[in-house]
Amino acid sequence: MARGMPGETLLADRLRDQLLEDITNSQLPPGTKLPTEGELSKRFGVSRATVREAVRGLVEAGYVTRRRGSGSYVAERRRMPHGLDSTLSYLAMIENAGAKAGMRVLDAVFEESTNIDSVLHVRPGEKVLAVERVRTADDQPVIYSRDRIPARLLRHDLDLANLDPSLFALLRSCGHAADHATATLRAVPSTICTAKMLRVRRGKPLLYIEEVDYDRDGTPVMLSREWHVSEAFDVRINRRAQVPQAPRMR
Amino acid sequence: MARGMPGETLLADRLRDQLLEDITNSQLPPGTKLPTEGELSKRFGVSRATVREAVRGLVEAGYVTRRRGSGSYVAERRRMPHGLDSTLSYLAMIENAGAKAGMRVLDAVFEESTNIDSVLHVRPGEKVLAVERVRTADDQPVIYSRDRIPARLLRHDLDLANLDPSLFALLRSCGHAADHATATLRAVPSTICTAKMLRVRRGKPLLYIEEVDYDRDGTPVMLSREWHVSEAFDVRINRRAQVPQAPRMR
DNA sequence: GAGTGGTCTAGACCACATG
DNA sequence: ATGTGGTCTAGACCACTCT
Repeated sequence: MARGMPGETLLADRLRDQLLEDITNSQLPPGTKLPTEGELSKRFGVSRATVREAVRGLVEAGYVTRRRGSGSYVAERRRMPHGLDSTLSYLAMIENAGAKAGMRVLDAVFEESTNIDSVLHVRPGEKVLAVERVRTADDQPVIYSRDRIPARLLRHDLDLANLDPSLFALLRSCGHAADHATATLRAVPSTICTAKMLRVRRGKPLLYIEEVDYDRDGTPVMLSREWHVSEAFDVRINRRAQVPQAPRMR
Repeated sequence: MARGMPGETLLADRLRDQLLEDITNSQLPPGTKLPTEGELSKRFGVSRATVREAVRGLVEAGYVTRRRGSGSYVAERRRMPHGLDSTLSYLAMIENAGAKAGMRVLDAVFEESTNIDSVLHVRPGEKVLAVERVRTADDQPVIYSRDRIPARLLRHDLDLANLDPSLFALLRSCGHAADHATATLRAVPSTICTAKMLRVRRGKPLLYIEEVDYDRDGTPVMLSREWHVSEAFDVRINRRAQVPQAPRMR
């Protein structure tokens, strides 16, 4: 019915959430056949295109599988939820693992940019916000991180003493919400510094993640370097197969 | 024009490839405004919905950015091509890094399943194909891997001596092409075995990747365990921001 | 106000799955 | 033969950007 869009969300999004709720909360064991697209279209009073968009979201999230000529079904196994491709928050990631998440800010200062900041497109001498933190799971240090944000992206009246615990929230409030990122992963031995911060033996393998976050316009907004204690929790990612040369669409 | 589809590809896919070719091969520097959707629709004789689907593919691949109310533009920076989320082939990954890629099959046998195969949904006693390989870059070992595929998914006349170098190609030829995967990453010290295979000092940090590949129906088709020498090349991934709770669609 | 992308509709034909 | 998802069309209104 409603065409352009009420103030709230997309029609397809609301329908997707509705269907997801029906699948999870209610019952519907894996393998259950869902109503046909035509049926849903009629029942919810939306076009079939909208139904398809809603179901597509569930398929991409791994809740539903579609079989051409047959129907749509509740997926057998839900894919892992918290992966590098789906969340930008370690807080939720740690809590999901069943641990008490904590964070300590060791340092937060404005300083001159160095050459590691080149990916942030800062000019020499430009200031960056440098934040040094340790995340804990059940009070055990699990991630030591150094984040850098170009000062020009931030408000000038920023209170370093009462820094927003989420740098993503900080960026969002400044109109530079993180939209996507590229991360590089490597296994490295812990150094004197990282071993002390994470309370591990020196030389112990750490998962090192170097990540650059971009806003919607493709402007690099943050450089994060993180050292993870691998025993603490696993980093998960989801891959998709590709079409040769040009990338897939669906 | 053509409605249902000739034998070949999707209309939107062909249009996407066409546009991509125009962007890359021809000229069009970053920031260039693309024709409007209506314009493209008219020029190629397809509906605007199809144009949107085509451009959507380019946006997802990072070639194009769309600005509501303004237009579509050639993206500033192409995102990294070879990442865990975009390719399932290490061969191309190594070659892209500018090295000569090689591979040695150490072992390929059918054996009884063990409890590590539980993610593959094999019953106790069922056979699995176990392949042990080493990948090299410029003749230096860089990845040691152990892959396992349920035997029931494969042809029975499989020639283990002349195994297809690509297990993905093998799976595809058996009607179980890998469609998506979940991978877990960890930093681990090299063991006696992995240190020998990769010719590194024992205890040296390795990037350990445990991956389960699924076909389009969600059937797990392969379990891969890989140990990467981190100096060799970096593993890159691309992340996307998420909508709280229910996953994004677009 | 004109133009553009974002969303939605109603209806159509096709290819595949199932009985 | 029938039903289902997969693709496509033509046209509409909306929200936003730009001038």
